[in-house]
Amino acid sequence: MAAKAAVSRKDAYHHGDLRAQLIRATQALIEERGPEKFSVADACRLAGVSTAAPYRHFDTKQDMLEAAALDGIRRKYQRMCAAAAQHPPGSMEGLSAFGIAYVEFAIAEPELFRMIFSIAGREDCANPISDTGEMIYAACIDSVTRYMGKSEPDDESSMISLSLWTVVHGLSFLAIDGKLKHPDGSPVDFREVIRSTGGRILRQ
Amino acid sequence: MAAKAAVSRKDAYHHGDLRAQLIRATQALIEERGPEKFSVADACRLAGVSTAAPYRHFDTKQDMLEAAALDGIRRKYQRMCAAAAQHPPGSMEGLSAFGIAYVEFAIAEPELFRMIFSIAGREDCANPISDTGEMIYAACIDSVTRYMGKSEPDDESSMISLSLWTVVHGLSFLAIDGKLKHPDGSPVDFREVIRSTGGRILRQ
DNA sequence: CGGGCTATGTTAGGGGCGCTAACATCAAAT
DNA sequence: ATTTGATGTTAGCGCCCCTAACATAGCCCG
Repeated sequence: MAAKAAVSRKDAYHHGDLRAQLIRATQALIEERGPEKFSVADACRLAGVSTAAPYRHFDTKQDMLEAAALDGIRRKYQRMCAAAAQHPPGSMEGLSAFGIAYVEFAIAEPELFRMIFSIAGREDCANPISDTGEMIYAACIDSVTRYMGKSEPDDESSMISLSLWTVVHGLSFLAIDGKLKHPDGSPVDFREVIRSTGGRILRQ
Repeated sequence: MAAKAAVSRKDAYHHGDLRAQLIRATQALIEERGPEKFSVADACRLAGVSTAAPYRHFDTKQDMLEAAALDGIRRKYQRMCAAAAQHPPGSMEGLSAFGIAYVEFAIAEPELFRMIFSIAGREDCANPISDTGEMIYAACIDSVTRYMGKSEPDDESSMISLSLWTVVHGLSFLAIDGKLKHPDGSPVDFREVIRSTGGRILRQ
């Protein structure tokens, strides 16, 4: 019993932290079969609960998917920050690491990555997913501004941030769609593309 | 009766060209409510047929969605070629028009655009959607090669094509996700971004 | 220590949807 | 004219989303 108690917030109740467990189940099933094939009932079977249990934690199936997407983009943000933090702030290496972590997340969890943007793009008004996206973009602008030796973001640094963001975002989709190949079929190293294209954009 | 006969292949049977009509209904519904909310039954109601009718033309709901996506990417390809054809082959203007038509399609039919790449990326083996995608990419490589005054594509022209494709693809997603904004909130003109970024990449 | 209170789980069931089987109808071929 | 095959219909099975009604476990307060 001591082993179970070690898990911070688990076993708090009947079952444990079912909400978090259902989010993990949702992410696993989406990655395995795609979001179209996802069913709440499948997630319940994976978590070992009845098919009505999720409705104590989520209003609808769509709500469950959005919670999974929110958890995903937050994990992505954390990983990007952790990667950038291993380099000096405002350095070229830090910016590259930031972008590389972006594409790496897309490659690691492609279906979740796609769903994050489907939801964020479709939602009419502000939502937590878009908010986290804004935080990522703000961190990018901040790094670019520092790199350029400025104290405050201006039009130039934000346009450069947009260009970098475009490249990284486009690379992510090309990577998960299997289109990152040389004409002979050999794979393109996206890290190299980010470093070289990023460098060209920054010192334009 | 003469008026109905004017429609080329319609009214050929009981109902008309139900397959094409269902594809249009599918696209309309996807754009309206998102692919998650799409149901075959809704498409049937929109087309005015029973809920069993689609299964004479499509094996499954997924098959119907894929047919809608295939129709979409083919229309996209046609529009891109038509736009590029208004300029000299291998010209900067032609290449810009090609890319601009790409983003314009994404903006006009964002849900379909997203679905095209979800399907193309998820499918294990070759499929007609990926094939059409390859045709678009091949046309890009061809234009770049001509622009550079070469007779055959080589590593340089295909790497530049990949960069251009990355930018256009990334811009499309940023546009439909509502992220193409200046820091003050005013919209960014994606045509200008394509022309300037494209120019910088081409004459690097 | 004991009795509500609330949070979280269960079972049962309504309504909708994907898909199939069996039958109907129309156009074309013989 | 009859047959044939393509394309439509109705009826129905099974699964799924979600809700209602009930059960149980920890928490607060005497």
